[in-house]
Amino acid sequence: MKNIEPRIIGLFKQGYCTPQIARIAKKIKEPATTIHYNIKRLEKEGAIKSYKAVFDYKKINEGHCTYILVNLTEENYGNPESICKDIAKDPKVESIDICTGDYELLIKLRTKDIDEYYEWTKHAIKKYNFSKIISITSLKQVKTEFVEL
Amino acid sequence: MKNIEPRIIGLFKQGYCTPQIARIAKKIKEPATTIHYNIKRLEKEGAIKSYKAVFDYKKINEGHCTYILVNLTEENYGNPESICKDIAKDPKVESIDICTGDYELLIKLRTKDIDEYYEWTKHAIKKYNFSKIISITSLKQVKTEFVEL
DNA sequence: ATTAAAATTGAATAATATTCAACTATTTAT
DNA sequence: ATAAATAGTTGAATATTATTCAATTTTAAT
Repeated sequence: MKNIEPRIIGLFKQGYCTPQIARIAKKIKEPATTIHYNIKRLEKEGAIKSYKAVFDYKKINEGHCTYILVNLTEENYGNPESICKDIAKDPKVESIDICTGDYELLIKLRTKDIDEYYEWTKHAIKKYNFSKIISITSLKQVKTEFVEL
Repeated sequence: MKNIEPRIIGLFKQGYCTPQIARIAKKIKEPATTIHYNIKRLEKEGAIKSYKAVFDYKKINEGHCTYILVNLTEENYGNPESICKDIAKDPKVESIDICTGDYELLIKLRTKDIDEYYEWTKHAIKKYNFSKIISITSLKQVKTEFVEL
């Protein structure tokens, strides 16, 4: 057994997929070449960032999902972007936004379980010197990434 | 001009993409047939829900992104799932979770601009009889759907 | 109306996924 | 421990599908 699954999953999270032109052509009843032309234009414009897979995260051992609201400390408050880019590199982070309201950042985190979540927060508070965090844990995901579950 | 773009974008939001087996094979240096076998198994297990595109949402006129925390009223409080499934059908809703904490739902909404957002909230409060909502607007998206922007 | 640029399309080709059958490794039952 | 059954890997052949290309049509600008 080569244990290829985790490597495939890793690649699929961000990309390594491609449009199904023939299927789209059939669906909207237009020639495949027209679809192809339009898609390539969207790609060149930068409107399409990536083609990727959406998972049933429970089944790939990332069943615990938490939204984390973050208060930064002074040293990052005026320039949240560089810290965000670093946090974004973490493969457990699905999304990160700089936001309005009482908290500066909103992070969507996917972990195996609550223990892994707890370890992540401890590590992140220390590394990024967050002054406060609020966690909102998902009890049930009804839709993610525009895909109904 | 056939205005094919919006139809393609609609299809891509939820699917109509497929794995690039040859590219994965090259990347992880395993035979394409092995990759194929493993992917098909993941699909059969239901671990993979869909293959889809990720957009630069500003470029497809969905540049306004808001996280909405919702308090339900009594009639839905004990059974939030059915109302969630209905909200999930809305193509502007990227994600919806039933959550812990002071608010029962967390909705991630993508609209063209703040006006469309405001219309959506008015409509939703009325239709679903939300007792209260809190909006957290994204000022800058650094990562979405596991894709760095 | 004339020109230039952008978009559409069918036919030909290139690239890729998929099937199949043989083989290997792993697990289960006796 | 051994046999049998199941699950996983793989190369070669085939079937699909994306891509290229050149011709045509549509749209936009002057």
